[in-house]
Amino acid sequence: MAKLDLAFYRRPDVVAIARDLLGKYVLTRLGGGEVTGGRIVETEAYAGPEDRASHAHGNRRTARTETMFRAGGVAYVYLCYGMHCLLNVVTNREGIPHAVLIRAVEPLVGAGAMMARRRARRMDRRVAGGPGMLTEALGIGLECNGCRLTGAKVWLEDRGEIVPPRAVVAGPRIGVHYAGPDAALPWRFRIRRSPWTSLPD
DNA sequence: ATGTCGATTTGCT
DNA sequence: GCAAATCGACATA
Repeated sequence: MAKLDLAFYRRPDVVAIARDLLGKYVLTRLGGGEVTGGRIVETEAYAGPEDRASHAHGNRRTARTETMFRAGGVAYVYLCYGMHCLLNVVTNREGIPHAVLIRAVEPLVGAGAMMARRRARRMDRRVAGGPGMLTEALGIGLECNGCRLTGAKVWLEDRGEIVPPRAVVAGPRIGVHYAGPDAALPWRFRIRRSPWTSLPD
C-alpha cells in the first residue's frame, strides 16, 4: 500500500516510468469521500520537447501546458476534443515537460461508485478502459490539474504486484498520427491479454 | 462487427 | 478556420 513518492516521479526516463506504472494503482477520494480506483493496465509516454506528439513539443508553453513544466509528482489534466478530461502523471524535474498518460485502469476499489459515475450496468472495459472513461470513473475533472500526487485527492500506490517483462506489450501510441516519425515510437505499454485495456491484444 | 459522425475547448495559422 | 493524446450514438451488414 505504499504511496509512490517524489523520487519515483522525478526520474529522468519517462519511457521507463510509463512501463513501471503498469501494475501500480491509481486512487481518488473526490466528491463524496469514497475511495475509487484500480490497477493501471495501459499507459503512454510523452517526452516533451523532443516528442512531436507532445503538447509541449519544442518547449511550447501555454496556459494548458504549464503544468507539464512543473517538477514531477503532480497531475496534468487537460480537456481533449472539447469534452474529455485526460489524466497524465508529470515526471522529471522542474522545467522538463515530460508526462505519462494513464490510458486504462482495471476497476478494483469502489467499483460500484465507478460504475455509477459511468452509468454502467455491467462491469467491463467500458467503465475505465480508455483515457476519457477512466477520468470519469474516478471523478477526475480539470480542477485536478496541477494537484499533487502525494496528496489526499489523487494518488498512486505500489501494492507489491510484479509485472514481469514478458507480460508487457509495447506498441505505437493511439491518436497521434499527426506526429510524423514520432507516431511510430513504441511508447504505449499495456498488460498482455488484460481484458481491461482500451483495445484487445 | 464495422463504419461514420457529432460534441465542444484549446491552440495554431 | 481547422485539427485534436476521445467517446458514444446510430447506421448498415
